[in-house]
Amino acid sequence: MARSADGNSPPRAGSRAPTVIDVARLAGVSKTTVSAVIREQTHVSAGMRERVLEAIDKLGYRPNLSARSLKLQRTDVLGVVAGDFFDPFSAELTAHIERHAAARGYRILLATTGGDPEAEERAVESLLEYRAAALMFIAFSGDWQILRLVPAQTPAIFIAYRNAHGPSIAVDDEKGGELATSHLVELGHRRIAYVSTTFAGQPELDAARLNGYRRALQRANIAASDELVRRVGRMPPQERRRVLRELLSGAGRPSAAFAASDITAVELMECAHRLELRTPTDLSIVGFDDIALAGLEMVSLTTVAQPIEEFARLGVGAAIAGLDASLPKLETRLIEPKLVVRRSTAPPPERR
Amino acid sequence: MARSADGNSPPRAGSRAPTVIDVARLAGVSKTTVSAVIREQTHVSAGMRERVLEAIDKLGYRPNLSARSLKLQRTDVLGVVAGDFFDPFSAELTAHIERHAAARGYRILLATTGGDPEAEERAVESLLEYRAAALMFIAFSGDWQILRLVPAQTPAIFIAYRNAHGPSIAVDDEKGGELATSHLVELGHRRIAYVSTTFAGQPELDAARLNGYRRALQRANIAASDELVRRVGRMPPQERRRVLRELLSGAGRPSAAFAASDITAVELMECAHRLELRTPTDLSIVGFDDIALAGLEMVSLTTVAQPIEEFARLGVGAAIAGLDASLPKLETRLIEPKLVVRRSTAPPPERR
DNA sequence: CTGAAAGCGCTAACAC
DNA sequence: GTGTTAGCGCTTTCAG
Repeated sequence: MARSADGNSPPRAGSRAPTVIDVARLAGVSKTTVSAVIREQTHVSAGMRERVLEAIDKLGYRPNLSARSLKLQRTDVLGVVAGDFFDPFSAELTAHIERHAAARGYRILLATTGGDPEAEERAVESLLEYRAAALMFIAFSGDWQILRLVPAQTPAIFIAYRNAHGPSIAVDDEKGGELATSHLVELGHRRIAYVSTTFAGQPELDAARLNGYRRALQRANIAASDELVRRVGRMPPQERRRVLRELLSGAGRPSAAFAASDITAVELMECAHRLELRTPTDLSIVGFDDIALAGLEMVSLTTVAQPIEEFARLGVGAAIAGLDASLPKLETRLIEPKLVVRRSTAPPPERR
Repeated sequence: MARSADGNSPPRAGSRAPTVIDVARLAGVSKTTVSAVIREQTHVSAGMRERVLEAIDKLGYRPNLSARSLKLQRTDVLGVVAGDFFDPFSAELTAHIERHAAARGYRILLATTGGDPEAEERAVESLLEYRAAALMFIAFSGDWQILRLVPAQTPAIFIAYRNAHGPSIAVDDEKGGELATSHLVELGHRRIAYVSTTFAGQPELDAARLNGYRRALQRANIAASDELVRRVGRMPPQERRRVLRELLSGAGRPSAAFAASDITAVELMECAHRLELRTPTDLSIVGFDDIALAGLEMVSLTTVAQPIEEFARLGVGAAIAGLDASLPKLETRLIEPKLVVRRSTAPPPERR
């Protein structure tokens, strides 16, 4: 549908955008024919098609998608609900989603919530007013009531957040938590902290990774009390730093920590740095996500990788597949997490 | 327009979404009245309003924005054209734009280009088919032909990219380049490299920062040849690393470098790291943007700050103001850049 | 292979 | 203060 920029005279201000009727008149055909040409139907003779395309080019005609949506009773818009883009994980994921959606003929309507349930409700409402074909949650407040707003025929997919209320594309979070913690155990750590992720209103996600953490500890015969477990979700940064500082201070401080997101792991590193604890000499750290930041030489964070690109591809695929009522109902896809070992983890001091 | 989730029975699958007519029938009024209530018009009696709201709640009615747009001949959608979100600068900017847009009643339709001019044309075309009220470019390929696609009445704002072809919200890039380079000069550096930004198809932006760089060198009586200037835009990562490695190797290598974006500065740091050059001992580095990453203790990058949040606020404001034809034509807003000194810069070895 | 006409859901004159 | 009606631009039967 791309046209050469040469043919069309620059649209004059004030003049309304041309419609199928204008094109039809100029080409000397009916609007039906124009419509057929636009939608690349076959039953139009080559000559007609040529004349129509010429008229389209001349007028700089562009189909009005509002009109099309109204008539068709569906849109080619995918609604993405994100928290914010300060966590590169969401940002990268969204960019990939947009790319895959565009490749399949869909557009992205974006709504951010900042993690606030009220903003989230407004976001969903807004997306639904636009009759988004499907919703993709890449962040979620944990307030399931919001899903009641979504019509049954509108697929709502959760990315990177497995839960009991809707289909999701995610890694096995429990296994991921176990992978991370076992790695630390195998290095010889006994005092291992768990710091939960930024958006902590997501009980299932938290629970899964925490379970993995506990299971790994139990298997190593380490008492899995909650003494070294911290939650820093939805706190102002200052408060968050206070909690982390407290965790890393004092005699009983951990020799290693597992953070439920890379961005939190980095925050922890920062905090350790300020307390003059070196990574990994004084504190080993494992993250979750494997964002680009984690791979930097300066950071070199051991982490549990989530395949962002694959999440996007599968997510968009599931959203679009969900549109087809004849297809079987969407199912949760569970992907194997992978541990990526870098330089933020090492044996504890007493083992060296 | 938010309704309690309680009142409405969960919409059944297959049942079409309720319309103003359904609401009108249930409330025993005409659709005009319903429409008036939705749009919070004043000339409706309290009793009517109450009945209508009740019916809306009961049916789970939600206005169809496609229909409204078609009728009104305008949308409340802002089109954002981004490159990708691997540079957190774009990601953070987009998130802020969405927030400001939402606060002013606008939604964000997102299109990413990956820096590819053809994808950019498709992106713009797609946004225009949706009749986006305005376009905001937060990345641009440099192919001005694309602007000819945009109807005169559709504002197109460039963020962080001042240019001669359209209104923009940006810092004074030349001054920024000068600030960065002068800082290095004042520390005693004589061999200072300039590495241009990722999206190098933007001649004006590049030129401005480069000019600032040259001016600072000239003022210090340092020959400003292009021997230490490199462009790494639109290259595969591998190629980019090769160029950077070459720049930092050999006898004539610089003692300091100014990179046109933080993300490039970090790449440079990585490269230096691998060559066993320490920052800032062996190589001082200044970036541009002041993304969150730059502020990390582990990175601590001296940089020229661009006020991302302000860009978003002003950009959305300008886009919306541009919709009002009675207002004066949009003008470029130029903001003062600020140097943020951190630990990636120090005097060169010979000065210590 | 092409054209005429109905109608998607909404808003805004205009009548009452 | 409320109702009637036309029409935004498009797609899609259904005739020809």
